[in-house]
Amino acid sequence: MKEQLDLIARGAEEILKLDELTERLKSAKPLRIKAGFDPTAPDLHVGHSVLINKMRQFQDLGHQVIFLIGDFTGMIGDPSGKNTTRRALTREQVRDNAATYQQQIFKILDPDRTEIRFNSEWFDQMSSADMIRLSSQYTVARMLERDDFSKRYQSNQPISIHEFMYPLVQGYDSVALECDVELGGTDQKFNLLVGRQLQQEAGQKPQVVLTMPLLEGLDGVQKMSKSLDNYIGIDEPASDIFGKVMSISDDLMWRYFDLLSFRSNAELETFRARVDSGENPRDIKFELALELVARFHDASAATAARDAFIARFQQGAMPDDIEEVIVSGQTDTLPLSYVLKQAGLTPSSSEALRMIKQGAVRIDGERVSDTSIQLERGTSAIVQVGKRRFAKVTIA
RNA sequence: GGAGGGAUACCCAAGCGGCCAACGGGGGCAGACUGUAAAUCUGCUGGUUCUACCUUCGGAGGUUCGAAUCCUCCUCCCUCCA
Repeated sequence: MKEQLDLIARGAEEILKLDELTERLKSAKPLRIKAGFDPTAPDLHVGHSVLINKMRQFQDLGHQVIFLIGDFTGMIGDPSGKNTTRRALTREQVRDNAATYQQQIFKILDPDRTEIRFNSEWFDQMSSADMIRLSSQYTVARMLERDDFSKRYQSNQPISIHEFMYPLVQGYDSVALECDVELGGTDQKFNLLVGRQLQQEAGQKPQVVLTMPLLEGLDGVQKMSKSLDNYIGIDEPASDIFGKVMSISDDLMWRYFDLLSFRSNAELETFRARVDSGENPRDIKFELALELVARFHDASAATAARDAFIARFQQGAMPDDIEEVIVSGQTDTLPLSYVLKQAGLTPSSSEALRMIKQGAVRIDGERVSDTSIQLERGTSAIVQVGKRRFAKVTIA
């Protein structure tokens, strides 16, 4: 029991209420664990996986998880989005996204203990009268308890009525599914709590709410997101996942261990002790990178990625999966800047010229800093821009 | 319905007739240092057939030798009043 709780609590921001959870775990009946997902973002990154990992831990303890796709709300869209307007999705898009989800989440979850559900299942059946009845179960005053609502209200920022509906809709999902526990990011806390209230109104036992922190991205500061380009995608090639993990700071590494690794707390303590006693943190970071690559690919891909990494960055070898590009032009010799652009190594030839001036360009390992260099037809060489961009270029 | 304010490069933000491809900051990229670390320092950050030329300052016109800067109309955002 103590062990179960420790595992569940690992990395969690908050558990409301802990004693309710303990009580339910005692019953030895498999619990129904729900987490909701937006139908718009089918390309998962490891930030999303924080929640999914937690689901997996519940599964390992014998519980049933429900992967809920909020397609009903997704199809309405949310015009009030402050930054980017959310587009209403078609049924086909939602279905496609769901398929992508399945393919990705089962790298972590056990399919036998997972239900994938859509909230349109119950909301499509609901009449307008039902919807109004649902809205009668919560008050404006309580809605304004939500931090962002109250801030906007106090500073005279607009709040659309429909924004009040989202927490209700999400909360009702828990009623429809009779959830025992709902997982969500810390930003979801209010919505999760609404679920408790609605379940009570419906005569159900209110769900336990477990919030997980949002994972910081590779920069270590902002939350991981695609739009900030600081993410590790679940579908990325093994070498990319490995490389990105290795590029994070030492501080961030411990955060990632807590939230992304399935290693036990005891093992993590050993790692910390090893670094404290002088071991290079890089080598501990290898362990994290290996585990993640193995999860999203497999164990042999992981060791291969590590070996390639060591060869390339510790021993300075060229990567062996260099793309081959053929560049052709009208004349017998082509300016290097033009070749870099054509080979896709730089976005423009102006950028190429800047790279050459800054000493970022190498041909067959030789640094080139003369912007006027021309390459002759028939030349074939490994061209490198910066530390990571390579291509085998042939001039035709 | 009335009054006023604003729209500048990836983001924030100066500029208010020529010295503006546009100050500054953030972000990004590159170099040095390294553990592909982080932090730090330095440089770069519209495009091209690159000592020159071309396209950019919400959109369309106009004034002028010359406009991001002045005028007209349009679109969108915000604030105040009703």
